[in-house]
Amino acid sequence: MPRSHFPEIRTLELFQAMQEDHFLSLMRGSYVQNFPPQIELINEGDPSDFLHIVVSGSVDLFSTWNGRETSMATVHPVSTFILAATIKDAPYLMSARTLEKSRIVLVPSQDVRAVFDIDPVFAHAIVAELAQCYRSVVKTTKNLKLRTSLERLANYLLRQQTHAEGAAEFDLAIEKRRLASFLGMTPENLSRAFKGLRAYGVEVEGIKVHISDQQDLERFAKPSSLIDDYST
Amino acid sequence: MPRSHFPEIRTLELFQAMQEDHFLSLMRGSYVQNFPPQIELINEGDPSDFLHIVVSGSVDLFSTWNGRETSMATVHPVSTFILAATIKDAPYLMSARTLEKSRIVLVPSQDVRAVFDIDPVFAHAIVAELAQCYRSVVKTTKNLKLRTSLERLANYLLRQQTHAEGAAEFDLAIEKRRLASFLGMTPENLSRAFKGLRAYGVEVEGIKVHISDQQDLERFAKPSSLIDDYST
DNA sequence: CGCTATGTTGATCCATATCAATAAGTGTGG
DNA sequence: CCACACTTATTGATATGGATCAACATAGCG
Repeated sequence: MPRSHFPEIRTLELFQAMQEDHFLSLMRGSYVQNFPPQIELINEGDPSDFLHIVVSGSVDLFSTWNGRETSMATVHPVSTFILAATIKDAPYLMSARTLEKSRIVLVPSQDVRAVFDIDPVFAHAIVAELAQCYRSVVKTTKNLKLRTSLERLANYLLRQQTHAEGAAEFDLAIEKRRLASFLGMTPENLSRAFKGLRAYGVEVEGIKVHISDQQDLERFAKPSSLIDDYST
Repeated sequence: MPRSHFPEIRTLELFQAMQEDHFLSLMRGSYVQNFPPQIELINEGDPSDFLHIVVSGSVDLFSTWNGRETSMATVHPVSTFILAATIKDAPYLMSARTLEKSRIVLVPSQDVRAVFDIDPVFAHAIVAELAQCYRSVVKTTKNLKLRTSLERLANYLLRQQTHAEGAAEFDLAIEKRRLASFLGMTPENLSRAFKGLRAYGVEVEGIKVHISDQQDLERFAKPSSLIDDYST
């Protein structure tokens, strides 16, 4: 793998503090690959041969059952995904596909496990990452079980707004079709939900979202750090 | 804490392989407490001062938002809970209450973190446990998003049956009220769902469940190792 | 520029929640 | 040990959130 990618990968919390020679030995067995959009990188159920790192582009994690499909998360650069399967040496629970032209680093799972066994600092980082991932999914579950789809959308928009440094107008980061799936609803229902939020000052035009009265939307959405905070 | 509890706690995968002196130093700061039923042990949002271990009885993990409440999981002996919050030193995401008279071991979170920092074997076990927890919640999310409530109930029953070594008749492990909440439905809807499963040979009488034709139920439920397996 | 995928809107259907009433347990104190 | 109170479970009637089906509009894209 070209050394040019090392610095940005090194900035990931997962790899930041570990010993240089261990990092290099991880990189030695890895390789970068460029994928066009809509390529399936992973099929759920497959053995977890590689830890994946998105260096550019974006990746959709999704799951299927009995002919149905749902979007579980979107991975943006620079982040890893399917760490848990790699560590447990267990089958992937989610499938992954590129959403756009993407560059992915593949680190052999056995190398990750090997370094994990000998580098306490790396092990420490893995624990932090896994705990983080765990808490994220718990929040997702709470979101699904405790809120209606309208409430989920409202809170999603507030989160996106925070992401956009609180701007009154911002662009949706993902296409509506997948946003609907991510929020656990149909595209038709999402369309109607957007309209339903007009009562709270939300205007949507294509991918442009305008929130005229954040306070008002918050009164409805009732965001909670125990559901909507992705950092803690 | 009385040494009499050490052996059973030691049998937990989390503590099994760690150094004896580290284990003892964890136990030194810990204490056991007996709680009556329906006592709130943890309130979500509180700082995570202790890692909890259920030694006897059982504990319900639940969450609330905007006046609504949902059961997230039931913890049976001997298991730990809220490990992720302990490790991250972050607020609890779930509340916990005893379901019956229960004996709980409380291990100060800072001790857990301290030993975790110096004992690579313990760190290893924590990673395994967290990865496991993460995968469990991912499965829960898939279950919620990809299945109807009737399908979730059918698969839940098949899982319970497996737990009962495949017996055609077994008892429900938790009360229906909380089962409904756990499965993401109302008690009324659960009652009707049980009836709906009669078409697939399921008979329920009080807490007794009888599955006359497992094959038939499986044809409907379509269990998947990527959703219903709690071991991998 | 036209094709194809995505998004919107309306009509309808279905799953699930809610409300209300009753029945069946369960536990407590006399 | 029973009677009472209280919680849990069931059943029916109804409301509603959300899905589905269908038609059309729109926007990317080759």
